Amino acid sequence: MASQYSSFPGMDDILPGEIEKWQWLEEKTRTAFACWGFNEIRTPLLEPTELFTRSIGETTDIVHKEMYTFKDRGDRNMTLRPEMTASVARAVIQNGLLKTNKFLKLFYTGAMFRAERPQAGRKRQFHQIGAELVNLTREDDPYYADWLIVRVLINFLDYLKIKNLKFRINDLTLINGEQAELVRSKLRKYFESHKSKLDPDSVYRLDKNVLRIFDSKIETTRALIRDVPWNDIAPFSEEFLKLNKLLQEGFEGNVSFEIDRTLVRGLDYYTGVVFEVASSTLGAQDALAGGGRYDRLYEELGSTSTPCTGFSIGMERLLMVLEKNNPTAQSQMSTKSIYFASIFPNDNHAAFLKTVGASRSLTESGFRVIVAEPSPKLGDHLKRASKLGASYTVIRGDQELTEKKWTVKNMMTGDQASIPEGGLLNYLMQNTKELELP
RNA sequence: GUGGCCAUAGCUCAACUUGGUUAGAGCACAAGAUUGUGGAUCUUGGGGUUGCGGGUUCAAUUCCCGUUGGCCACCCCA
Repeated sequence: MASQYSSFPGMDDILPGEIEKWQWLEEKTRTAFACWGFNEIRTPLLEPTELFTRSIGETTDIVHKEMYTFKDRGDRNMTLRPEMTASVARAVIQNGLLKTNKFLKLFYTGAMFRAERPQAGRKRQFHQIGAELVNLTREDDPYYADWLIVRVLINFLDYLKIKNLKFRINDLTLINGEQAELVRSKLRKYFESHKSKLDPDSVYRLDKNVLRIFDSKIETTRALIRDVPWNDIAPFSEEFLKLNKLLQEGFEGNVSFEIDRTLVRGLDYYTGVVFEVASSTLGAQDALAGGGRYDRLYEELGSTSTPCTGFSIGMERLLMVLEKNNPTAQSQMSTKSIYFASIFPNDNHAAFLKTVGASRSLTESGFRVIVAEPSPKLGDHLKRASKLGASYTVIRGDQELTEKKWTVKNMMTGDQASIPEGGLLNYLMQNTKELELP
């Protein structure tokens, strides 16, 4: 507390005790995306500022008031990435990945930066899990990629056993596509004709960006939004309705489905189907994941036309939901937690190294291992082992050293066994089997 | 960027309303009762410039102002 330096607002340390949850989530992420055939990609935290102004959109809030932008000593304009999609596109173009692959399935996890006022579920340095489908198209099914990306997202959240999710979907093809200007002017005209019922913020948005009116939380404005004559302004296509039917049928009970015409995402590059997943267990910042189709981004960045879709998930928010929703999910870890107690004299370094060697082979087999510093007091070791929630304690002292054995103590029952060197892994595998959840 | 609430030990909080000797408790930490057998109990101990700066006062953790930070909401988004 009396520390001279502290981290910047909204940029938190992740400490031991908390980090295990992150590692657990990252592991699950790798497994889940591998199953769908996605490959991981990592890109730099810093990118040319213009990459984001061009892709996300000059007038969006993210670009004009939330980016960390500065010049380096070579006078280059650099920005800490506020999101990942533009970086992935840049990397794909720069490395010519589409020249050797017809399409790409990519996923990532990493830190993003936005200079917003911190709040529940909102940090300045935050972390996302995301996926992008690049150039994946099917002639017979123009919405195939949209279907797939949503399936991957819902499947992933289901894999983590997250409950009570609200899925919303919309189609921006007309709103952001070729006829964007026409649609927007129709919308403007509609709201203009009811100007007296609009709140002041929305009157301002009328000229600046009509679509942002949909964000309003004022009831009179919301009533107007509900009555927008969508069939005249931007009717849905047959294919989009078919996609919805297909998606809805695949959802299980814990995800609700809703078509939401007011779902207008804040990044300019979206051109088609967009979607969002919200959780009621979060606070005001309830969006857990969001994404959609962006078919013009690659052209915007100087490459050839490349249809894409993707999503990103807020890791902090995901962990918050997991905590409330599924507190037992991460507890599997402790059932395979092994404490190593070395009770030979402090100066027996060779014996200690042997302990570390044994702990490595256990770690490689998926055990969570705690190696304590050597101390002759077994009582202290056992006290710590039980405090740290170890299911087994492996004891090694002068007796074991001369007999070339490990003493293994079951912390639940108190039973002890003497295991020959080399038989430790097998013994623990056998005995922790039943503890594992299916 | 705007607004509301808050700031005391590593953590959770007392004491502040009505200013008054060395700012307390629980948890956690350390040592011992117990030199190779844990979770309990008991004893003891370490730990604080009361976020920071200024003002009022004989006297400020307490009252006032500023500042920094935190939480929550707006805004926006994951």
